[in-house]
Amino acid sequence: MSDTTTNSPSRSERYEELLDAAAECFQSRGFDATSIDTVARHLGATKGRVYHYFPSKMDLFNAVRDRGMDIVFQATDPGYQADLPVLDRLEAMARGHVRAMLFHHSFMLVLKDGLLMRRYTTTTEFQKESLSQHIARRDAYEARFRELLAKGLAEGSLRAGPDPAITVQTFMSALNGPVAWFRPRPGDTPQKYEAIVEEIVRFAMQGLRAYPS
Amino acid sequence: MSDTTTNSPSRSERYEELLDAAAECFQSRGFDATSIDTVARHLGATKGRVYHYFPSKMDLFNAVRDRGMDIVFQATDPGYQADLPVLDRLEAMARGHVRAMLFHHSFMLVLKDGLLMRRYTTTTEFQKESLSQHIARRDAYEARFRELLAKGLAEGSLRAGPDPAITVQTFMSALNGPVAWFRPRPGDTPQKYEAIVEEIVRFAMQGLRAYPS
DNA sequence: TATCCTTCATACCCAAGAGTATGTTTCCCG
DNA sequence: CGGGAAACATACTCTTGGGTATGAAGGATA
Repeated sequence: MSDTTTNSPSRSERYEELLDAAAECFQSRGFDATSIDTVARHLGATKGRVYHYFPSKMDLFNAVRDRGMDIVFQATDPGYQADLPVLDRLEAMARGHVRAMLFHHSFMLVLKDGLLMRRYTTTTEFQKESLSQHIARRDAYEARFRELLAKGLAEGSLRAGPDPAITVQTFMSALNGPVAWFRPRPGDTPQKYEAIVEEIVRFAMQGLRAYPS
Repeated sequence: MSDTTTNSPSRSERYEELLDAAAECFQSRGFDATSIDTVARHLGATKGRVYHYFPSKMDLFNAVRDRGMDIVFQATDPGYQADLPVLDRLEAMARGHVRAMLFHHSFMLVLKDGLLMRRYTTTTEFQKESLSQHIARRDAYEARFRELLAKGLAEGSLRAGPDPAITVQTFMSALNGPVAWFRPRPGDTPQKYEAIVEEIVRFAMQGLRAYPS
């Protein structure tokens, strides 16, 4: 107890601090406009601290992006694994996905940026590997939604156009909406968040459901 | 007829060439990663040409962004002005919006980038003015959708959650979907485009429609 | 034909920022 | 308590790219 703080933070805590700060900066200013000094200043530190944990700016960004992917996977996995009717599983996944969009907004914005393929100057071999792995994970994630939609189509409980891939994309676009228009505000209540979640999920599920025309 | 071309291009034609090239570059690499030299090289020219038409990179970007806004307004205006039931007007607007997303994909991507508020280093007074005007136009654009939704709610033909603003946002997110996942391909046919349009519009309208639960 | 003016190309300047090299402090371990 | 490694801070290098200053070529006009 040499410091004013209770105890010195562990390495992994420091790592998390850095990830959070980086997510915040990348989210608000974008990749290029965010300098390493910006991230460091966000922590009251300097470049040395950042480069002590990450070999390059690109690797830092990739770490944030990968963390974002972890989050959506974990948020939707219970729904996907659930032993329920297809339609309920899909709705649970949708709900988890939208919740992640709201509660981990910074990481989700970075995740979206990472998927929108600009800035593909993968210099290192490690980065190239990291990228292709990320693409694979994104495909696997979308495949879960496609799988459930296909099951629902087979059952007759769901409906899609001639090309179900487009339907899934549109479905997920609706779920991803908050990334574009939502900003967390100081006075936000959990109730407000849940109201947003429910409305988006309702909209998206209704777009998918089979109705007598 | 001194050249191989029929005649020397007019000033406005040159301007359009520049806008198109800039839209293409900004779309594929993003704002920061696109250098003025990149845009120039895209035209087989050098910086001199670009700076002859635009005072700065930011102004060039803004011009592309504003053009994008022009496009969506023109694409949806007939539907908005039409003398039809609210639901049909909204569907016509949606159809025009999605068509714009596909047929002017580059400009639409830049438009979305411009709305996602990064890079707000508006140095010039002119740029600050340009930005606030653009925000106003975006608000006016979204207001048209909100207006028709409100009319539909009053009629009972449409349905929304407790906060209709969220419903509109989700509706438009679905329409904007192609910005994220669509890439024009060499072999694309108009039929393919129309199929995408119809499916997205169907999905989005169904999410909005009032159904007996 | 002399002279602008337009329309660019070339050459240059300069700041910002990604890395790097090297201190410096603190903590741990023997 | 001494030595080393972790965890940074400081001070530098060097490239990239926005912007500018200037030149050059072609057309229009008098």
